Amino acid sequence: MPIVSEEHKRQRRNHILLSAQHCFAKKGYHITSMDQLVQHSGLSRGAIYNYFKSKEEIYLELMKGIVTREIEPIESQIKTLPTNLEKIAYLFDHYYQLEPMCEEQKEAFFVQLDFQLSASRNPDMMTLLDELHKNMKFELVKSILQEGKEAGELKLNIHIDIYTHMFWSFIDAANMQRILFPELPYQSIIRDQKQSFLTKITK
Amino acid sequence: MPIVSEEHKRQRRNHILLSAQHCFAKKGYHITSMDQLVQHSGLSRGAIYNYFKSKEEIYLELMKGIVTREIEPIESQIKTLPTNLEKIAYLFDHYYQLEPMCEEQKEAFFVQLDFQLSASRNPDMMTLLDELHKNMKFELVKSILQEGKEAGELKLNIHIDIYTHMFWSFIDAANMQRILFPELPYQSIIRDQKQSFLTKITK
Amino acid sequence: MPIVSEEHKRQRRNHILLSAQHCFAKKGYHITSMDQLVQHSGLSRGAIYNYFKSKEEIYLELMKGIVTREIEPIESQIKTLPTNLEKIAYLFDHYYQLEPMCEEQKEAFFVQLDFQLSASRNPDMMTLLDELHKNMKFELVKSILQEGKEAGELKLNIHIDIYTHMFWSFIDAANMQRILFPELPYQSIIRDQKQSFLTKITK
Amino acid sequence: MPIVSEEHKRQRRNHILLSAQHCFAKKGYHITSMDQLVQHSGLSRGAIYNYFKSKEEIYLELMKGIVTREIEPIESQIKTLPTNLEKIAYLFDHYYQLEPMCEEQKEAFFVQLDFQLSASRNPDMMTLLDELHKNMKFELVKSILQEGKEAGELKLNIHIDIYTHMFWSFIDAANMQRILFPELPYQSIIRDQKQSFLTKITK
DNA sequence: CATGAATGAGATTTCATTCAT
DNA sequence: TATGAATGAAATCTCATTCAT
Repeated sequence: MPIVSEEHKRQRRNHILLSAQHCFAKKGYHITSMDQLVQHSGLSRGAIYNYFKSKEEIYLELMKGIVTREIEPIESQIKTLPTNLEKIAYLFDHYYQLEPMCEEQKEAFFVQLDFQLSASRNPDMMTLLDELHKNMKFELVKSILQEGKEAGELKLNIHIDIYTHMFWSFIDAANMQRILFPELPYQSIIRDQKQSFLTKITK
Repeated sequence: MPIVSEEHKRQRRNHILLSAQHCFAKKGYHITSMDQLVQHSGLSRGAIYNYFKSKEEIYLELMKGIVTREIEPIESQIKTLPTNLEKIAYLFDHYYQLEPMCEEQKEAFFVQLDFQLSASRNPDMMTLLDELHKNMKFELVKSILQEGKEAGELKLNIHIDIYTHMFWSFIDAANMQRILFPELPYQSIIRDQKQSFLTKITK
Repeated sequence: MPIVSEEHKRQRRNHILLSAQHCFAKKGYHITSMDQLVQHSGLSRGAIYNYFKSKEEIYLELMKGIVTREIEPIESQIKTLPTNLEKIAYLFDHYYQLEPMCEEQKEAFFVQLDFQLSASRNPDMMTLLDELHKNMKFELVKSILQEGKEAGELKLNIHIDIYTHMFWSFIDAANMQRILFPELPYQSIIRDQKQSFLTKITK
Repeated sequence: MPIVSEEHKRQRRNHILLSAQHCFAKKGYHITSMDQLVQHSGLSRGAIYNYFKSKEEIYLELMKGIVTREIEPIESQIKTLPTNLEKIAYLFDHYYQLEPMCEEQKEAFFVQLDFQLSASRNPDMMTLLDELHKNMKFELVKSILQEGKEAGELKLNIHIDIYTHMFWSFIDAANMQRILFPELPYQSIIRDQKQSFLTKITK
């Protein structure tokens, strides 16, 4: 029974988090009420509180999951690539070729954006955001640039931290624009960005 | 009497909007309660409702004001510049040299970011945001690029709409990063962006 | 306007506290819901929260008021009595002659009893209870015994703290019994207690 | 099998009741949640509901047990004493020499106090309380006084009901004070009470 | 116009109890 | 019997807005 139960619990948690992702993306964290979440998830009020102790906890867990699910497949893809330059190129392609974004990805980006703003006013959230970014997103790019430098593929005088932030700055901005003004053709802008970034860091 | 009264009304409205800018920037629109606004403005609940019919109206009016106050001084500066290339360069410098941003500007950016997200879920807000951006921000850059093309300063094959969005995409991304990660040194990134943008559009 | 308003506010607070006294006495603090209080007071939910910031605050304020209203008239009566022995006798008579207790007094005793039990599990309440008892009830009797000793009316070897507690112990027990078993004839028991107490302390 | 099962059931019930005594004493009946009871007992929610049909039933059964366990050993001790005066004296000593009270006794008193207050607002509980007191506590003392009178040990003109209540009134008051103000030295007060009570009833 | 007390819908959370397994 | 996930009524509290003064 514990095995069935544990698996069941994991599924329920995920179901709730997915519902939350949908609701928070559609309406925003603050506007989404627990009752809306209850309604959308098809569970009862109490059931949700059996899995998460507050609305905020759902938000935090959701964020963790989103970043993890965003980064993990990238990480495993990147391991298969021979050079660090190709890895960086893959990263651009991965994000830029998300066009057309599927609904689930749009939702995930929305929630991230929403969370970033909320976090800037809430220390608890900021702590989590820092951790997630530092440990997952930033670390990913940073280590590629580092290894690229060490392997002699990249210029030695580039400042790794700055270029790491630069990379994510491009990605975030592009995603934000895509979400806010979905009708615009970003493909051409994006190709430029990739070229210019790669040129700058390559020997 | 009507003249004094009108002036008084204008001042009161501005005072409320400034309070709102401060509160919304610090805590976000949804988290800021009318009571906090009342407290910060020093007015009474009723007084505020005499000038604005709802919290949302304050938000909308605030946004209009912020964008107007952001763009108008730029527009008048730009009129004094002889070439369209210089105008674009000035725009980059204007935004990028805001370092260090004064509190009021930070607040204004925060409110804009917050508003953009809210707007993406609220048709009324989206309508206003579109108007403001289309009529003010986008139009500003678009007309410079247009005139630059016509004057033979800029390449003829650039797609104006795309480059206009590209410009604002840079600015927004930079501002977002500055707000969310204020400790990072963006000056060097930004200089690059300006150079690369100007290079691309110049003949 | 402030004067009218202040008086009005005082009246509303008192009205809420009286409602609370009634409800808490009838059902107990934990069982009485805010909505019952709202219903009984005839006000709205929000109105009550304009005057008190939580249900617990109402409880604490109510207790303060009850003890104050219980002790103040006694204190002013006692000032008019010439000897300390008469003062103590008056105290017994005051409590014992409350028969038949009026509804308001019964309610007040109930709330006190209820509060004492709640307080024994809640540090905040215990602090208040201690203060109220130490500063009002205990101090009242203690100072009479003290002065009686100094004036030579009472035995010199009685332990004041113990006799003070003994006094209140009688009163509390009698009130509890009267509330819980109202049909019993306590007058005769009580007369005994008074006599025996007075005999013990008198020279 | 049924015999083992019956014994097992009895043990489970007792285990639950003991847990309840502990929890109700520590936090009070209303504040203690079923989950706390579940946690403390180490059983499951369902298990508890197999033995008791509601939280209130646990409370009622607990009270019955407490009073029974309090009175039964006294009754058997009293049977061994030759005179009714000694029996009454024993009763005083039994309660007053509970100093220092063991944790289990403190808990039991707390629950009784808590129950008395709850009962005063709940007819079901009041019925039980009346039964328990009338049939066990009051009857115990009453019959001693009755027999003492008949045996010629005690004064003939004492009113048995009143003195019975007087006795329990002392005990309850002392216990209440001991629970609420545990640091106070009641031994001396108590010795007085015993003496004065015995004197009054003895020929 | 200004005030701020009042409103009450609605938000989050708790918890006694049930019931499928 | 035993389990504990699920239920949903109900509790506390908030807050945008109104309106009598």
